[in-house]
Amino acid sequence: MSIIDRPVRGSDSGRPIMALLDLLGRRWTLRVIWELRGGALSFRALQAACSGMSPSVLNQRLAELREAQIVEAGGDGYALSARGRELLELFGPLQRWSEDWARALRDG
Amino acid sequence: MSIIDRPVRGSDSGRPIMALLDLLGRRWTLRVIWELRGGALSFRALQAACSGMSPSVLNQRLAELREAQIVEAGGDGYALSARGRELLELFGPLQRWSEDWARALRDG
DNA sequence: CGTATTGCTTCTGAATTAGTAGCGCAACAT
DNA sequence: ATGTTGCGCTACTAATTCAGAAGCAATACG
Repeated sequence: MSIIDRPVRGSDSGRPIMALLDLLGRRWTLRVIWELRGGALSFRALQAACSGMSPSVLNQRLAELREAQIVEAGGDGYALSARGRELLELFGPLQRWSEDWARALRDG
Repeated sequence: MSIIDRPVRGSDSGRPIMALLDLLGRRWTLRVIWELRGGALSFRALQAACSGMSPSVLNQRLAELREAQIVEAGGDGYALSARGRELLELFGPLQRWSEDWARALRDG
């Protein structure tokens, strides 16, 4: 039974986008993907990059992301899979958007 | 003091992308934005769209998203702001991606 | 008046996350 | 062989967050 088949928190289930939004809507998940943008990181490096996130939660997130085949573990630590990199690319424009957003919020 | 200035959970702060990832990485936030893709929804309609999400949490998310000027309240309920719609567009390709992803997870 | 709907608050218990300590393992040095 | 170091990860408790139900105040309608 894969991660997208089982009833997903807050989702009427079945629809992949719901499973995805549920997966990504867990604390640190987006951040972990983001921190892997530059390549593989070890468990502890990843933990440090996420400013000291709890190892228990990190481990849990990594398990979820690995099951979802977005992240994979290799000899050099954890890295985005090919699919994970695709996903990250979709988030790429977020950075530019967030800068405009921040400017607008500051200016009023 | 705006939402992007104050120290943000799990972020070394200051960088807008971190504030954004933190904001979006709260339960239901992505989902709420997603459910508003088709236009304004009333509080209770939004709650129903999110399959019965707690009104307390919905209210909290709406407050956060309104402060972030991603969502705005009008006579016809809650809707994405112009900026919010921009953000949603960035997530658009997610749907297609999620379908490929679901297929891949099912097939192996 | 009575009823209905809406936005939202309040409350309690459940689930999730935070934070710290430390285990078992491997590589390397003494 | 005996530290020492760093690694991935687990175990545990405390704090925070969320779920779920009930219901209030406001508005609208008959």
